[in-house]
Amino acid sequence: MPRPVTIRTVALKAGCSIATVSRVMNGTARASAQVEARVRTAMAELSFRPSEIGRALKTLRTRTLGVVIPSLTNPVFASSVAGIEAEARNRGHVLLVTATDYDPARERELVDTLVAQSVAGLVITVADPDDNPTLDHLDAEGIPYVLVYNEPLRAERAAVTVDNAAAGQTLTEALIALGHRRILFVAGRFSTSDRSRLRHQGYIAAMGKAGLEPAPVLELDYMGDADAHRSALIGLLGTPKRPTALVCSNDLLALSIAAAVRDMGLDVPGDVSVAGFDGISIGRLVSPALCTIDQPTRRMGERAVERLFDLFDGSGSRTVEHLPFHLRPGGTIAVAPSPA
Amino acid sequence: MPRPVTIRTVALKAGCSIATVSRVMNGTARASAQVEARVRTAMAELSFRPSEIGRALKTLRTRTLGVVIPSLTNPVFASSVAGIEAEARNRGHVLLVTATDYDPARERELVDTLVAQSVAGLVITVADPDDNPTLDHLDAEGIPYVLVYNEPLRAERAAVTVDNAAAGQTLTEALIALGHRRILFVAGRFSTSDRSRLRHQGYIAAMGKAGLEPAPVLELDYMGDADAHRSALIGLLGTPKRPTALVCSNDLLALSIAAAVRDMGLDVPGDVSVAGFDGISIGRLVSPALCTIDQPTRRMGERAVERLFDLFDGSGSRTVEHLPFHLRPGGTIAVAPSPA
DNA sequence: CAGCGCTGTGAAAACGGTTACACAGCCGGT
DNA sequence: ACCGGCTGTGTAACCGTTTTCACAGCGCTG
Repeated sequence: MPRPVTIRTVALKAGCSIATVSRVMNGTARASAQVEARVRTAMAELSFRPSEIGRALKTLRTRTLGVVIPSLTNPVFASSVAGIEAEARNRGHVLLVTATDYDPARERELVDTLVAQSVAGLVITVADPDDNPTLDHLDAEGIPYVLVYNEPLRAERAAVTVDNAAAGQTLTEALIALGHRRILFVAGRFSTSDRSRLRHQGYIAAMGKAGLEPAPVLELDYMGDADAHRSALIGLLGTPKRPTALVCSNDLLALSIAAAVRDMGLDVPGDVSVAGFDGISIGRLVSPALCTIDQPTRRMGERAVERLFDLFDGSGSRTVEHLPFHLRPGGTIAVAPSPA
Repeated sequence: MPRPVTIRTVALKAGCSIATVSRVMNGTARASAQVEARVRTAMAELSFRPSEIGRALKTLRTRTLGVVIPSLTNPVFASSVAGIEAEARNRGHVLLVTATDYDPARERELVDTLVAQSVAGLVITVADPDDNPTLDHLDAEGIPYVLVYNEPLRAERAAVTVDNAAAGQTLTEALIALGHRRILFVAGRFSTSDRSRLRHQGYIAAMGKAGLEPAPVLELDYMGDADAHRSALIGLLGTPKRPTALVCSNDLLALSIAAAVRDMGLDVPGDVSVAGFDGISIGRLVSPALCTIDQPTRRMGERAVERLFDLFDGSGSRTVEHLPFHLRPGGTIAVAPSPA
């Protein structure tokens, strides 16, 4: 176990003081060409990398970003984290990643943990971005953060998302255009997803505009296994007046619901159309391809980091930024079956 | 921007020295009941959380684990990171997550970055766990790490994986049992995946045991889009003597290949059976369900952290640990079509 | 009652960087 | 010739915590 090489080791080898080494490293001030050369040689020969901890202690700011998301196993979040990671790396920062497992109570705990690590800022997805004590706390402490996927309506908060209500409306209208009249909205728990609520509002708007009666939302735990989804659907799809289309509030849910529908002996999309929401890339690979609302998930992560750095240097604003979405067609939807 | 509350603030409020506060916090030594009560009150009222940086500077070890994986957007890695994160959190640690984007050259750079952050240890998935200068470097520096998914054959390294060769053999034998004779192995780039190579060896073994001729492996970039996969398959599946089954070296590739096969107008599994490898949970949701080798991906991440902590306290061993896998049946494979 | 050990506590030294400040040497303007 | 300022460099303080060491007070033993 070799004694770790510190800035003192380098200074000794270069025959100068540690201050000079520090200055050469960071370009804070110029050194004479001779000294600078000696320092660089010494650093290279010792393969010296300054400890981020020592650096952070003085400045009280690390080159670290904290990330809080509901789950890594949902590709929509994993994809945004991939974007966050890439952009953070571009800017010489690293990522502390944590997951709430969809438990809003854990948000505060994780944020506190990350703050104790002196992160420079945070990229977060929370259950409720408007009424959220954890975010209030960050505001009070002056710790910069950017929300991803969340779409705060009242609170002044930096966020990168899509217009979820408009997207929900677009998707529902596409189904109405295919002749569907009985369209059911299937949602993940509203309490853990403002997206879910907003997308549902878009559904309501589209139904109203077409003079159709919105059905009561089917709200279920989307991490539940397929069995739970099947039993939840059984009553609804067993009747002759069953819905001909299901709009699901996210892609993972949509895939599970489609599987449950097929398990009941019904055809997707022949008997029932199924649409998702999020635009996870696997939706393109399944057969038939999942019809969904495509969000630039990776780009949203990258953009969040860009905006976070704007907050660092004071040039940023605490506003909601909508990136464009688009309807991704897919074989899971089709014209409504004739009412035979 | 309130002045940050440090251990000195607490000591002042409690009317004692910072040493006493530290001792009460960590339970390093007992304080009198009276002083302890005052300290605890002060900490609570100031909602004090000790800075991990200050702590780390002294001990030269953070409560941080570094994670290096090829990509977050492949669910098989995201799932293991979820397990790593959960287990690390259980043990009061946080995760620095980085991705190589399948570029082996970036392994060294990322590891150096994480080491500069004074991580306590690393959980890594590399391209080649046997011939790997980056891992050699970690060994030389005495920095503990555990490999996930990798299966080093020669080098003495701590790893958590499955027996990839045996699994590849199991999967191939299942297809042979269904009457398939012309079975093609479709692999991600061997250069970036030892799993791919080992699974292929299992395929070779199964074919040999059954007296069948292994076909030349079709090696392709599995991050390539579906178009690339389609054109790669077109020559192979256009002939009358085409393979009746495709064994893919991972699930994402299998889903893409299955989509490409369908695009060519062939039926899966009627004309061509397709099997994957990894056991990503989405494989269960698609229709027909993806036949694959199921690995305990999340558990592998958790187990890696457990073993990493064993290395910390010296009770661990640098050996390869195989977790059980099993064949997950699925509708993407069926009996071989009659040679009509 | 001297001396020992134990207990609770504080002062201060680390840890590895950054940076304010001091200072020496030199140049140029008056 | 003197002074002000600039340049290159070193000294040392500082960041927040842990931990070593010292020490005072106290109860016990012989």
